[in-house]
Amino acid sequence: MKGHPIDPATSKSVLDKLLRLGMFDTALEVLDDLEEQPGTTQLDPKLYDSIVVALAKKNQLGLALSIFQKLSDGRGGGSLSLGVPACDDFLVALRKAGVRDEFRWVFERLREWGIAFDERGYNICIHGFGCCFGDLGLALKLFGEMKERSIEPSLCTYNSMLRALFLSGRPSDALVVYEELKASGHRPDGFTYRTVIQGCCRSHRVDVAMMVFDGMHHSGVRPDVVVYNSLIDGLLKARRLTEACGLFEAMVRDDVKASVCTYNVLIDGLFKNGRGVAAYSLFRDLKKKGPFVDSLTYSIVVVQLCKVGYMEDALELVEEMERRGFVVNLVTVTTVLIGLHKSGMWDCAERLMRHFRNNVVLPNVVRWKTDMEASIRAPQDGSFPSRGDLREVSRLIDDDPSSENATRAPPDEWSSSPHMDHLAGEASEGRPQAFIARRGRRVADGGGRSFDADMINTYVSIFISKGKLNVACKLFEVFTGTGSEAMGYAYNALMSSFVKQGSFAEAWGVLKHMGERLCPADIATYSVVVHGLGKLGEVDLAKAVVEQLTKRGGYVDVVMHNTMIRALGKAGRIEEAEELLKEMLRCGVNPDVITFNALIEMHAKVGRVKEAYRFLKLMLDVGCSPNHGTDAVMDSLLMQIEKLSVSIPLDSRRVDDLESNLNWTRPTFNYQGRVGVMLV
DNA sequence: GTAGGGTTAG
Repeated sequence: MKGHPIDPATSKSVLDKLLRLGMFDTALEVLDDLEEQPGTTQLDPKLYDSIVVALAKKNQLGLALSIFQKLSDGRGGGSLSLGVPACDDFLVALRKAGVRDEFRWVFERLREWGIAFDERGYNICIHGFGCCFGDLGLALKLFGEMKERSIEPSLCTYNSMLRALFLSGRPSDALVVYEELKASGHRPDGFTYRTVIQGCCRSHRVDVAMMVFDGMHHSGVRPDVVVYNSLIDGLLKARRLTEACGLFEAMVRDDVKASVCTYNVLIDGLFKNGRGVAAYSLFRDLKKKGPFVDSLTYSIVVVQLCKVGYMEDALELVEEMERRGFVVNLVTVTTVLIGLHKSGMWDCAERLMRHFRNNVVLPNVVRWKTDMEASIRAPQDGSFPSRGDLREVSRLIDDDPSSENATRAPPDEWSSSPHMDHLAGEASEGRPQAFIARRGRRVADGGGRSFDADMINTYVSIFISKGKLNVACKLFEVFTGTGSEAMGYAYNALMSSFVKQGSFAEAWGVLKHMGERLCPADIATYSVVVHGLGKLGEVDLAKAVVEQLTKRGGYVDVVMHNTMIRALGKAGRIEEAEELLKEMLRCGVNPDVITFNALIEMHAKVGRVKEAYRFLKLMLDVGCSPNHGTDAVMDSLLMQIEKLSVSIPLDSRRVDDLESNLNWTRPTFNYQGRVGVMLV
């Protein structure tokens, strides 16, 4: 290449072609030659645009970044060549590649250089920071800046902001913005509806989601399969099986084709609503039909089998998975390993591991195991877990960064959403979020950079399940040092182990650590904190945490309600527990067998046999199957009945009153298929 | 496919 100067006039076309051919290195050599050619003081700025964009679009982000770096080093602010549209495309490519640090770095350089974004540019950044990289503060700030610069936000801007609010666990704010948006004359489109419906379902506002869904019908925007899936899943998670099945039927009537995901949602939901037989037979039929199952379907069923201790069947299914070429991922492996350990079948772990011979998992498992054992043997520095105390919980309660209760902005007739403007007005970037509405980040499939974090999660879980908490802690310490991300799950696993052991201080240490170092606490973490407080008898504090969570727009799920109800019962505060039950029903959260057991038990314990009996009757009337816990609770109830020699049944008016508020339903999902033999 | 999309398992 050297010594053969290329005419700068044709350079662009030559470079274009080289890039299109995928000859990136050659293209960059040509660029070097061009730059070194005597007489060339400055190449056409557009040349750099096309190179950076072409490289970015071909996923050569490293090369694109290096050119960008060169521009920033060599030419500096004033003579920067990159044009605004190219910047936008470059940012989009970085966002799609999911490289947060690089995205932010480029964004910051562009700002330093005084590049002024247009509406498209703002939208890209708002979406990137708000929806993909978890910086709601910056997204809000950019939104405010648009207004300052008289750039009118479009529906697209609002859609991104809505999503960002939902993802940051601020559904109440999002819903205010949504209402204002509608009133301002914007017509919500498919993006808007999906964002709001998903956000509502995820924050367990299923009723709101259904209302929005109705609105969608009226406005003539056709719901797609994703909207249906989200709604069906939301209903099933709220234990509203009948409505979920009804919606599935409506979907079929509307000619929206069910996807594999729809079936996965249904299978999982049927299992979780006590319809194991229907779920299993649906699974078997789908398998026979062909392309209606994927590895996640298998995983869902395997997880359920493990939960009820059908380890032999779970193992067989994993083997079938392997045979059929479905990837057995770490979620499945971890669940099975933990299940085996719980059932005292730890020896079978070897059998499981044999099946990963051709899988990406095994070599990595082995490698990491060796590395980890070495790390654990090495002397440790730093201390973990740090001890916390209850004052810090109080601090958590006092520190309310959310503006859920903030006063509304005065009406502004020019604005589509005064509330949005208000939020933007008090934005501060990089502020840690209270919690996120999603679970801790889920492990990705094997391979790539994220793999180490996955392995930590797996191993921490396994060690915990083997009761080797100290090893799990060491592991945790070692790997926080390496700066791995995506460890929310490991955190929660560690937390709940501590709490189960009664080591609340340690759990609190983990939570603190988590807030400082990695991802924000999620709902599960709060759940663990509440559990811990309840166990310590700190009922009022636990109550305060739950209230705080509600205020921040967090959803108090059935588990947390149960925890609170049990804690109140244990403290003998029965009236408050019943009050909470009513509150639960008001929020559309259905009590489950755990709730009922707790209610029966607390009454039986203090000799309130009639009340205990009522709850037992209600539970059965409503179609909630008793479990071994109920059995134990009934023993103590019977003892009390004999001791007090009271006669039952009794007047059950109060119970009827409650029953009308329950969403429990008899089975209606009459799936016509062969009935499986398991999980009756 | 002009900027906005993502449901399901521990």
